[in-house]
Amino acid sequence: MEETDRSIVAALSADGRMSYTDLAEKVGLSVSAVHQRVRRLEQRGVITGYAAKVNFEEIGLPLTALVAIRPFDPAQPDDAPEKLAHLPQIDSCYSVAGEDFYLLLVRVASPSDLEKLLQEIRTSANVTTRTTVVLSTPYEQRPPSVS
Amino acid sequence: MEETDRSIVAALSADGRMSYTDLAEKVGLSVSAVHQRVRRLEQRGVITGYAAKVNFEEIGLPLTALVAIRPFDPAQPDDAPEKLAHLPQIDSCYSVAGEDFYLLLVRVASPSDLEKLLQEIRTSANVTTRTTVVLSTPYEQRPPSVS
DNA sequence: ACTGAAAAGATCCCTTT
DNA sequence: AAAGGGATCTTTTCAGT
Repeated sequence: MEETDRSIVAALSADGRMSYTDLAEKVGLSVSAVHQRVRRLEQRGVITGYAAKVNFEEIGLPLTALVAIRPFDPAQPDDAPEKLAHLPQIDSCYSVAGEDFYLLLVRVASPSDLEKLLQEIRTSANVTTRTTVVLSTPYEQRPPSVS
Repeated sequence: MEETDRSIVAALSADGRMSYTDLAEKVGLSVSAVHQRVRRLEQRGVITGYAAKVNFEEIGLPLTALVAIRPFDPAQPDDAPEKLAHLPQIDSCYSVAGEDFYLLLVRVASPSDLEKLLQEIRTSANVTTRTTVVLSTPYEQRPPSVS
């Protein structure tokens, strides 16, 4: 990827609602040129969407946890991500190297909701779980270093 | 938090660039009422910002890893997050319960960049590291279930 | 690919209910 | 708290380079 596109991606990663006017000034192009480039970045799948960043404590999801999962029966077909996709408490699903198969980042309202979620995860995907509770989040989802 | 604010947060989590016109229609309020509510959500720190979602492979950061860290000397003051904040490869930092002290989500261009980053993490914060490489990401940063 | 300009649309502030 | 109105700014498209 090229220099101007990189600075566009960097700027929109830091402020996803920045206007094309401001973006144009920032990257040193006309508004219509920047607009065209952003559209291309979206079409090429470099920019896949835009999201508000929220304070999860404030929206009633103060408990974050990392759930490592392993199939109960390693001989079974492994389609845990699809089987778990319907659970809205799951923020992210990573397929990982190492002893575990997947790592899930989950957000819930309370320990008892975490307990229910873990049961749902185990029965939905026929897996065992090992859960690490997040105590605090010094920082999260920082804009990438697109340099 | 109240019903209308919740649907505003849900809508902007799913599409952070949605116009106030569309948002107003979605939540059944006038444009000015929605605008006022969004500003209040921002001021109260419920919405903390907006970000473009990017395809990290496309922007030259195809390697994601989870790095568990522990102080080399547990008697030393523990300020690893601040000591590591300057490293732009670190996307997120979670303080966790369990054997490890912090979990970092990092994104780099290559295995050799991961190696360099791990060295920097160890020397910057005087910690040991245990790294789990992400092989693929079935899904990530899904909008929260604000219901 | 970029620019400039013009029309359409959105934002933002202020007043009223 | 919400709605309406209107000035201002932004988005979007298009002709020209």
